[in-house]
Amino acid sequence: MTNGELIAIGAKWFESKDWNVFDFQREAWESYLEGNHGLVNAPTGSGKTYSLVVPALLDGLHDTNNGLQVIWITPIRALAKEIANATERAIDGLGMQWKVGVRTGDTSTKERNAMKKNPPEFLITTPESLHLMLAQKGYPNLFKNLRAIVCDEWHELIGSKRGVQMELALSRLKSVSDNLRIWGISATIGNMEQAIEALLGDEKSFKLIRADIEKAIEVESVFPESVDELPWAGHLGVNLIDKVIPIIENSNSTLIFTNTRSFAEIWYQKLLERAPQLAGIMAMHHGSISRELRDWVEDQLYHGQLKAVVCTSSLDLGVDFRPVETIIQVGSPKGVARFMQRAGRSGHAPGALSKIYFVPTHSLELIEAAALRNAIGEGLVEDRIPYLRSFDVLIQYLITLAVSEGFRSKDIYKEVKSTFSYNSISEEEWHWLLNFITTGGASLSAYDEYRKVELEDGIYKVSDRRIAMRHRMSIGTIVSDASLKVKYTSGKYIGTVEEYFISRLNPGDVFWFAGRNLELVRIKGMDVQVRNTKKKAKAVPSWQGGRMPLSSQLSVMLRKKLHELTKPTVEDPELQFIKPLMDLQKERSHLPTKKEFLIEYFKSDEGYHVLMYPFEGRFVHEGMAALIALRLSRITPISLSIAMNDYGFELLSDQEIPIYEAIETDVLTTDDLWKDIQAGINSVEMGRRRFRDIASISGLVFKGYPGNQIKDRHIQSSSQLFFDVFNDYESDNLLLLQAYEEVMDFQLEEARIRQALERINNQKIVITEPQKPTPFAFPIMVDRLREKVTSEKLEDRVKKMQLQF
DNA sequence: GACCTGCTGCGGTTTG
Repeated sequence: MTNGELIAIGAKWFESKDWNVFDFQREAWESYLEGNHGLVNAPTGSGKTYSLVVPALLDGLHDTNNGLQVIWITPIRALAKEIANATERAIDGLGMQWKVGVRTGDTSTKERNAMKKNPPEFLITTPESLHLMLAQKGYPNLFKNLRAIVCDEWHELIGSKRGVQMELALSRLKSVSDNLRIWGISATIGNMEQAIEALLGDEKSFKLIRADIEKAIEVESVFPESVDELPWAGHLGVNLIDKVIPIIENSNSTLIFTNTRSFAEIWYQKLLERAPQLAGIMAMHHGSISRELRDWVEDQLYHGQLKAVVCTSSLDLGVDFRPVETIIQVGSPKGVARFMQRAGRSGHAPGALSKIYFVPTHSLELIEAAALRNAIGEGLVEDRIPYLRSFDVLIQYLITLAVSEGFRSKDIYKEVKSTFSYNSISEEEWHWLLNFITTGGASLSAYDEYRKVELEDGIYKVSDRRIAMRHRMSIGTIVSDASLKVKYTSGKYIGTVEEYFISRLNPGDVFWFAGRNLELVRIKGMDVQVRNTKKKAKAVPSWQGGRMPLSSQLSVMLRKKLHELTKPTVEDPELQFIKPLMDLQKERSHLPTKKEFLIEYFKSDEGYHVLMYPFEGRFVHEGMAALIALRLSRITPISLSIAMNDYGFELLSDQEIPIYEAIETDVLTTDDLWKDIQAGINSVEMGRRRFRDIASISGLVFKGYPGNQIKDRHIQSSSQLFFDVFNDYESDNLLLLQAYEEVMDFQLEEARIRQALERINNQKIVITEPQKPTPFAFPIMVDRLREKVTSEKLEDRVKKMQLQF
């Protein structure tokens, strides 16, 4: 049968299912059937899944009983079943005999065993489950006839350690099966080429297939009657609730995205108060609500039973199967891709218009809305930077291989070195790793517990069953925080809260969670027992979570919009709306053009304030503020407290700050940047915090058995112990060095600090002395979080640094 | 005069 005929069959199937066959789909089939590796880049909702399901099936049309043929990787467990159903329909349509299997965490032992004996031809699984399969004896036999592996939603994995884990699994599978094709499916990211490199490692020949489908997105901001009604600071945004209700009313289904779980709770509550008619047809969805409740919400949404769902990014994904009519984003999404992803949940058909309403929570956020629209128009999307040299993930992987078949150093070294992530690994580092897994390394060699792997006849393997079992139980790179389970006294599980929240409450107190008033009955072990009550809640839980700074792409656009605001006329309705406020900024201080950098210096009851506005996101500002504080302290001993937000930062002191002198002496120079940042921040503490995940992923600390988790405080303290031991006695420990590197790369974004300083050094510095706090300054002063740095300590650090260099 | 920030994802039930 010729290629053309095969494609005709696929096309026929597509047509019968009312699918248009796009050029990119046809291109993907052809390229796949020619035997290439590749990556399909297409927007969600364009049928990108089918662009690879179909050729994978066509390829095996006349192949019977060769065992496992295709592995389909999905990052989301819940999507596996959806894909399985779609694939089964396709198999029926083609009249094939293939079996489809799903192997995730909720596959029963019985099903797993059945699959092991009699594997399906088409297996859908997650990166973690794939590694669990690599941890099983006999895996080479299972995978030996594998023809293709497809990584769906590759853009979701690439910027995380899960992506690294995927790279490692691929490096193994490439050797185990002779004719493996590797394909990825990805939404658009800024660094598409790098995404392919990370997927394929040293494989140099591949196809990148881009869908030529334009996604039209319309951004409409929700305005109050006048600019005065918008607060200068704050993040909740409920004062616009009366403008939001009609939008919900006028649509059949609406998703309301908030940036935090507690805001989702608050918005849900306030919406019910203001629009009681929504009771019963509105729901809430976020990551601390039990899976069962969330499944119910998703199901109701799917069947058109819900008019509105208030949610966090927990509803970002799973897009292909749950379309809705209207999207509302409350507060800045902080990144272009995230905003587009959410917008794409409406108008969910190729070519259809996606519309997203933006609800500002404070006035300056309107500039971000204009920036987002502009970025979308210009096709500006964030990069997802692959993790490099994550030794914690590699250690886990080596033990995985040692648990199942065992491995030979030479073979696996070669494979690992062929990946994008570990391309630069040296033989010396490799031997350090082997030594670490066999002896525990220099610091831990006295403890049997860390001699996990043995070397026997040139093969590294784990023989202790207990070590093997513990290892299998901790495969994966997602380290979750310990939390308490909220349950009704009947035992029904509702979701999780954090210990510090519940510790503030007493039995009888009422809190609002999962959209209900719950009375605290008692705390029993790790369970919080509650009952429903009509009493009004006095507290809403908040959860500690990742902080998402303004992305660099959005920063660029934001600065562009600020520059536009210095011109007499502006186009975006948001900018027009906010113009009076910007006039006030100009009146009290200055409105910088793109050639200027604004510094404000003034005295208040609190002391002397210096404010700078790089508009680069809070992480960059954190590092910059620490850097400048250190350099100021070299001019004069001074106590400074630091505050920042995504727009700028503040240095506050009870004595005068020599800012003019500092500028003259180049306080913003990039010379000695790395040294000064290191000296200015508490890098040991930051590294120690970062080490918690590394200790867990590398298997240094055991998180406990399911349902019997070790307390978070215990994990925290033992990982700190490891960190301190390594820091004091084993400074060349690769896991320790990794912690410091992660701080610089991800916490402080050193590269961005450097770029920002270079930009500022080409700008004209404008220092104003406003009489009153300005619209720019106010939100930073409100958000102030003081990190007292005493001059003595700084002096010590400077001394220490001088000794070091 | 203006103020309730902090997401998501997976996996695993032994031994005494």
